[in-house]
Parts: sequence; structure tokens; C-alpha cells
Amino acid sequence: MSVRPGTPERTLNDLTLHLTSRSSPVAEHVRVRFAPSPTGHLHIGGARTAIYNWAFARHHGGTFVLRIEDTDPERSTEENTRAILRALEWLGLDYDEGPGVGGEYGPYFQTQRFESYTKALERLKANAAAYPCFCAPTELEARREASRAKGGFAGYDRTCRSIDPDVAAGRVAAGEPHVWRLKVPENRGAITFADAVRGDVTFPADAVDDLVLVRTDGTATYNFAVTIDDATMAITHVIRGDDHLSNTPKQILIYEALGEPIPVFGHLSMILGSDGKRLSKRHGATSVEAYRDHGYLPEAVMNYLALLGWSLDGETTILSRETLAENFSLDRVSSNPAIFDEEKLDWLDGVYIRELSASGFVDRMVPWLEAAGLADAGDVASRREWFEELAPLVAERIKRMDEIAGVVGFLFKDPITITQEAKEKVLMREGAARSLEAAADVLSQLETFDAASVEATLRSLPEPLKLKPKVVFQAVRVAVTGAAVSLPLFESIALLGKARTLPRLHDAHIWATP
RNA sequence: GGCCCGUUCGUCUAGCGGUUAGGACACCGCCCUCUCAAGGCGGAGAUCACGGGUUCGAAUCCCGUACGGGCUACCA
Repeated sequence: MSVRPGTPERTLNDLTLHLTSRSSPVAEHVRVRFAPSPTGHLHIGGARTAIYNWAFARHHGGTFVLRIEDTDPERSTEENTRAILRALEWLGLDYDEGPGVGGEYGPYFQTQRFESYTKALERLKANAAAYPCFCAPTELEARREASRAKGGFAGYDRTCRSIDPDVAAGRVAAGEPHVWRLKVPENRGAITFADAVRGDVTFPADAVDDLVLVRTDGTATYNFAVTIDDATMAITHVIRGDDHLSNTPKQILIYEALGEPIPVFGHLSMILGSDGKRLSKRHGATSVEAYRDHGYLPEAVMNYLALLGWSLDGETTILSRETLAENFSLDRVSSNPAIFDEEKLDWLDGVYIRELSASGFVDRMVPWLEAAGLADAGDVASRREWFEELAPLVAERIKRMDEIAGVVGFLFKDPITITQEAKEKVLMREGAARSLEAAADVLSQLETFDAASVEATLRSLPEPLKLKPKVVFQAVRVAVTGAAVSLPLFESIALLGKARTLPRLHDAHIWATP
């Protein structure tokens, strides 16, 4: 078979030919979903799953559905739901159906879909594809342990499956507590499906037991609920985490019992921490919003995550949202787990920061200046040109936006404090005092106080002073910026202005060695 | 225990029977240079987890082993 999953160009003939075989995943209008559980913030791994679903939908001109799996009342909160929505928006992952935007297949909160689970169960009962089970949980547990001790399969032993249907119906009618289990066909055989990222995956027939669909309290179990949701939402491709791979055969059996078309599954490997262990709190930031708060640009996070487990060609490292959507395919998704490399994210973020225009950088800089108490939106608006001159200077030197304050602080504070290290290593060197005096002298006479003039003036200093340029410039730098490492000197001085530069030169003088 | 998935430079990956195993981050060196960056050039770094096959030929196909992970619930 030459037609591979994700290959868009196919003929009508191919379509009809493979409609029944499921080997033609792009046969219908693509509908994918991202189904987070609002039990916490949007996790890095979840974000990547969302990105792949989004990209897959966009690539095929399909529909990207957002469904909130809020059926765990203990841990689900509305605040978490809002945070997830916020994170998706921040990443620029727009969805076509879901909370807030609606759609024909709603509602998009699992807690509002109970009715469809009931209906599905009715259909199953009508087909004799589900049966009530009266076994007590404790009893089940004991039998499971016993069977596992013997070294074999530990699933349900099908005790209640053999109860006469009429008798069972009577017990149910009498109000005896029971769950509803799937009646897995006797002759079903091994379950094989073509995973879009892993290829054929086969589970032996006896690997799946008569799983519980509906609990004693009448609520649907996870596997039942997702399957019904995906079926009723006409999801064609289920792209999700690796941890659901073993759930897939169960879900396939439910689709079959219902007579619903089985979607194409694609299982993504997990993202690991730097120690190769599952990414967790111990590894620091794991939520998307934490990365936002650390000053990462959404396009960088998106780019990094897109490449963590997928590649365009093995060469391309910088790619836009559009390029991703254009080129994304499941067959180029890697099937092995990936370690999250914060250093590479940092580098990528730096790339995106440098790509920003001066104006764009200023816009993004505002919240960080405000957070540091250096300037507010009003200051920026009133001195827009000044900030735009500053922008490229800092953009070239930071990897994350939260580094801004540290780099530009000296431009906003008067007086400044000079670091101890700078005093010792620079100002206490011979010639420092003379350098400051000379610099103050020439700069005070300067009329046009721009970077070029400042540079020309200062460059004339070392020779008559018989000092190395570095000695002179470093002394001035420390006096003006407070540190031995700073933004470019001449530009910094120009930005600071004569009135604020001169006093700094004088103030630093007391520390300086002649 | 059973079942399933995974294993290419430190990291992310390219590779889909024949390549000097390519790229990116990180690292090292040089250049540029007022510091720091950025940028340019170059370097080091992978016995393709291991062991068997198949083949003229295997990182690529098959089998096993080891290690890692997932599932095995009336959690999701």
C-alpha cells in the first residue's frame, strides 16, 4: 500500500477503496480534538498535544475541537478551565468548536454530555452488547489478586456475564446495585490498529476484559465517556498521549459494539525532564503559563514544542505557526520520548526576540518594565522614540523577557549603585580616576549628545592619557552603568543624556584610583 | 506477574538496505570588538542499547536480551 497516513493528494478512487479499511485516515473531513482535564494548568506535554492537533487540523483544512473533560468533580475547577483557555490563546491555538465558540457538536464540557452516555448504553443494551454486573468491588479485588498471583491476566473473570438476561433484568429492576460492563464478543480475536505514528499495534484478544462502562452511581467511566464523545463529535483522528495507547483496544471494542466508525489513532510519546524521568514539578516550570511568566515568547514556545517530537526535514529549526500548519504530518512524529531541553528553548526564544522589530519589542517590553517598577505604559508612550532606540540594544542581549530589568535598570535609577566587583576590578585600577575626569570634561563640552558624537569624543581620550582604550572605557562604563558588563557604552551614554551622565562620572570618582 | 510502546552525538533530531551517519542546542577555539551579547569561521562529540540472524551489503528487516515507560480501577 503506497498511500501513507497524512498524504493529502489522493484520488477519489483511493477514498472509496479504503473507506472500510481505516488505512486511509484522511478520507473524510478531518475533525480532531484536544481534550484537557481541568485538574491543573496546561502542562507542557498537553500543550504539545494541542499543537499537534491544531497543526493537523489546519494542515488538512479540518476542524479543531476543544473539549473539556471535567468529569472529575474532586479536582476539576473553573479557574483551571480558564487558565487552560488562556494558555491556548497565548500560544495562538485557535479552535473551531469548543467553549466560548460553540459548534454543532456541543456541549463541549463533558459534564454536560451525560445524556449521550445514557443513550449509548441503551443502544448497547438493545444489542445485548452490555450486561449488568453485580460483583462487589471488594470481591473483584480479591479475585483479581488471586488471578494475578497465578501469574496471568488480571481482568474481570466474567462471572456475571453468564447470568440469564431475564434474571439479571429482574435483579436490576429490584434495585440491586450493579455496573454495566461491555460484553466483548467471544470470537473477537486480536485487536490491531494502524497507529498513525507507530504503525500497526496489536493487542491479543485476551488482553481486554469486559470493562465497566457505567458505574454503580450511573456515571460513565473514562473509556466509555471519551469513546462516546469522540464518536458523537465525529472525531476522525485521535491524537493524544502515549499513556492512552493501552486504552485504545478497549475503546475500539466500544466503537465496534456501537457500530460506529473507528477513528485513526496517533499516540505521542511523553516529554521527560532533564533526568530522563517523567516531567514533573521537580523539574521546575511545567505549565505553559509559567513559561509565559518567565518571559518566553509564545511563538518560541510553540516552535520549540513543535520540534520536540516532530521534524520538518531534520534541518529546519525555526518555523512559524504557518509553516508548521503547512507541513505537519503524523508520519513525521517521532515515537520515542523526548527530554525537555530548557537551554534550547532559551536559544530559540533569543532568536525570536531578536527577530522582533524595535516597535514590537517595545510593546512586549512594557509589562516587564512595569513589573520591575522601572516605567509604565505612560512613560513608554511619551518617550516612544527613546525606547525604540533602546530596544535593539537589549533585544540582542537577552534570551528571556524577564532579563530586561537587569539589563536596563541603570537607565531608570538615580543614583545607581556600583557593584563591589566592578569597583575592585575596574575603578581601583590605575588610571581610572584620570579617565573619569577626562571623560567628564570632554562630555560636558559636547553639544550634540548622540551615540556617534559620544563615541568620537571618548575615543580621543586614551591616547593623550597614555592609557589603553579598555581601561578608559571600562572605567566610564562602571561609573555610568554600575557594572563591568553592560549595554554598549556610547549608546548607553547617549540614551542617558548629558545631564544624568556627568553626575555619575563625578560620583564614581571617589572610588577610583588615580 | 501479564500485555503494549520505546532505545542514533550530553540534548532534540535526519536517516526508511549501499551516506566520510547529516543538522540544531550546549561545549571548545579563532575572528569581530568599548564590556556582554549577537554574528562569522572552525573543532571535538554517535563502536546507531546489546546479542543473534536475513542479505553481496543492516542504524535501517526479523528474533531474543537488557534498560526505560505506559496500561493492567466502579481515576482521568
